[in-house]
Formats: sequence, C-alpha cells, structure tokens
Amino acid sequence: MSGASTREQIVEAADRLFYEQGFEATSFADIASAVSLSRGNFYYHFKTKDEILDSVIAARLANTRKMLDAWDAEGGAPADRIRCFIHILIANRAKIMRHGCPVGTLCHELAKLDHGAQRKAGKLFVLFRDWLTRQFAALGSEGDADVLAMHLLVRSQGVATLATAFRDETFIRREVDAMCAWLDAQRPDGRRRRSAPSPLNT
Amino acid sequence: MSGASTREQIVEAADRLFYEQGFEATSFADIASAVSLSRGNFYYHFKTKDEILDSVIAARLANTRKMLDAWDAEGGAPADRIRCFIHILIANRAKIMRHGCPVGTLCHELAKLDHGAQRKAGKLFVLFRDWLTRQFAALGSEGDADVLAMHLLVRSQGVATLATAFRDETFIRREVDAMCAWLDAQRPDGRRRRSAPSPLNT
DNA sequence: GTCTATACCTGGATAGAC
DNA sequence: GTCTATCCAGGTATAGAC
Repeated sequence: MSGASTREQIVEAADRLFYEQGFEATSFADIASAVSLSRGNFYYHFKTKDEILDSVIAARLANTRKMLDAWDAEGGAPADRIRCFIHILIANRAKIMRHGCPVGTLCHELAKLDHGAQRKAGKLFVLFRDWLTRQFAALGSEGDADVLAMHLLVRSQGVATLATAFRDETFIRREVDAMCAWLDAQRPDGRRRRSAPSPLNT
Repeated sequence: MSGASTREQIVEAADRLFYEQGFEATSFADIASAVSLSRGNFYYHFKTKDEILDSVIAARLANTRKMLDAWDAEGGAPADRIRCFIHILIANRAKIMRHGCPVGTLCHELAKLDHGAQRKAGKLFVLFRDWLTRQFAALGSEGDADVLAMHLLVRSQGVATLATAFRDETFIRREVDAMCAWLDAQRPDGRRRRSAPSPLNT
C-alpha cells in the first residue's frame, strides 16, 4: 500500500493529531515526525498550518459524504439509516470518551481562535443536518424534518461532551437507547412502538 | 470598588480570557495586559500557568455553587428551579454562540491536552449533575433522578455546541422550549401537561 | 522531492533592581 | 509589590544544498 502520496499521508496524520491533541496544540514537528518527514521538507507540501487545516477539513467533508452515501446505498428504511447515525456514538465510544466528537470539538476550538476556517468546519455539521433532514422527510415528517434533525444532532453532541467529561460507557449506551426510542416514537401516524418504557422517552 | 485584590483581578481576567480564547491560546502577556500588570510582576502572583488554571477552576466552582444555592434559596418548586437551569441557555445565548459553554469547552480542551486539571474541571459538571439530581428527586422521580439529570445536561450541552456552530438564536429558543416541555412531562403520577404539542416532546 | 541549517518570533519563566 | 532585562524552549517559516 505505497499508494498514498506524501501529501495524503500528511493530511491523514494531521487529521488524527488535530482530533487527538487539538489544532493549536499540534505542531509541524508533530505531523512531520508522524509521517517521518524532516521539518524542512514539510514546507514543500504545505506552506502554512492553515493550509493543512483546510485540507484536513476538506478530507473530513469528503469522508463524511462517502459514509452518508454508503448508508443511503445500503437500501434500508430511513429509520434504519438514522439508527446508523445514532450508533456512531457506540462504535466510536472509546475515542469519543478520550477526545470528544471530531466535529464538535473542532468547531469549538476554531470558534475560540476566531479562525477563518470556522465556516468551513461548520459545513461538517451541515452535511449531517441535511442528510438527517432528508431521512426524517422520507420517514414522513416533512414539516418537522429539519427540527427533528437538529434535535438528534443536539443529543448526539451532548452525549459526546458528557462522555468525555465522565468517561462513562453505560451512560452512552443508555442515551443511545433513549435516542432510538425517541426515533421510534417519531411516527406521523401517531402510533408509537413501545417496548420497555424509558424515563427519557415520555 | 478597589476591593478586588490583584490576585482576584488576575483570576477574573484569566477566567474571561480562558473562556473567550481558550486556555492554551491565552498567554501570560494577555492576562497581564488585561489587568495592567507587567509580565515580570505577574510571576509574583502566580508561578505557573497551571496554577492560574487551578485558581480559575476553583473560582468557577465557587461561583457555580453560589448560583445553585441561590436558586435553592429562592424557594420555588423543583420544576421552577430546573427551569432556571434550562434558561441559562437563553440568558447567555450571545456568549454561547460565540464561545460555547464555559464548562463543556474547558473540559474538551483539557481532555485534548491530556491535562492534569481535567478531573477538577469535570467537577463543574458534577456540581450541576448532583444539583439536578436533587431537584428531580424532589420532583418525585427518585429512582430515575440521576438519569434525568444527565439527560438534561446532554441536551443543554448539545444545544450549546450547535449554537456555536450555527449561530442560530431561533434554534436555541426552540430547543429550550422542548426541554421545558419534556420537563413538564416528567411527572411520576403519569399526567402530562400539554400546551402546544411539539414534535420534540412525544 | 528530500534533506540540513537557520532566521525569527512568541511564550513561559527567572533574576535582580527599585 | 512592581518594574526591566533576560534566558531558554519550542514553533513557524525560509534558504539553499543534494
């Protein structure tokens, strides 16, 4: 797999380091050593740190689009697709407990730095928002689709933040279950599917 | 009001700057100039940056306790007190849209830095969690009180994150209303108070 | 394309005069 | 308690040899 160009390797390493350590705390030297490049040579590929950030965000946008497209292509019901989204919290729980959500924490950091890439990073959220809106619309909640999409984003972001603070896996699973129960209750025909009654879904 | 000691002024300025710019992005020079001190003299009051962070967190803990105690002392019903908590999102919406939640963003940043003060910062969340748990218990939901408390923290943190990313005040108000409606539904006697049916509270 | 060397700046931290 | 001067580490960025 020598296929990845140096540039791609840099972006991949920077992506990981920005997530794990934060954008500001990650130095050129960190990224360079991660891809076994000399610091000097590094500048052949990227002139400034902001340029790397830009490429990292572009890569995340592309990867996110790919993931959402794959979920669309799988051909399940809209509710199943939304459950795929919710279950990211379970699948990535270890990383989330240590470093938070990659999207949420990046947006927060850039906001504090008053960084120009804020808007571009925000597009990651837009991607999820629009995709979720389409799923809820397909589910039959045309009028409220965007409101429901934002609500689901709220809950997943909140879970990520508190998972980082409390490092409690049981808590994550409980909230994920509550989100799925809430999803089941979003049925325009008014009928709700209730298995075990949850205090979070009343 | 020359009452505030230099030390107190430093902590206050650092508190504000850590919130607005982040801990790492705030330099000694920033804090020193904010309180009109020379950089050299600064070290008379605080030896290291971590020492300042420690004092800032201690101050935030004290202020939070004071606020929660005040809400307790006001003597309203538990549900009213919880509504006070929820409405922080409205009261502080301008700052939240620019810098996020002071607690959530600090915990996130310290987690990325793998900073020793992580645990201490997490106590801010513990403070809110325990207080909310007591309110929900007083409301009559003894068994689920902590689960409900965490759920409310989840939603407020999620709203803060997305408010920063989207800068949408309408969204904040809508989610706050949904949280209040959800609160109204948390009645152990099974009766729900419904005014306008909301898609987020079913 | 890759390397070494280096200029330049900022930030944390100290010493010591006043 | 406050100041100036200063040291040192680390980070961004450039020049130029190979």
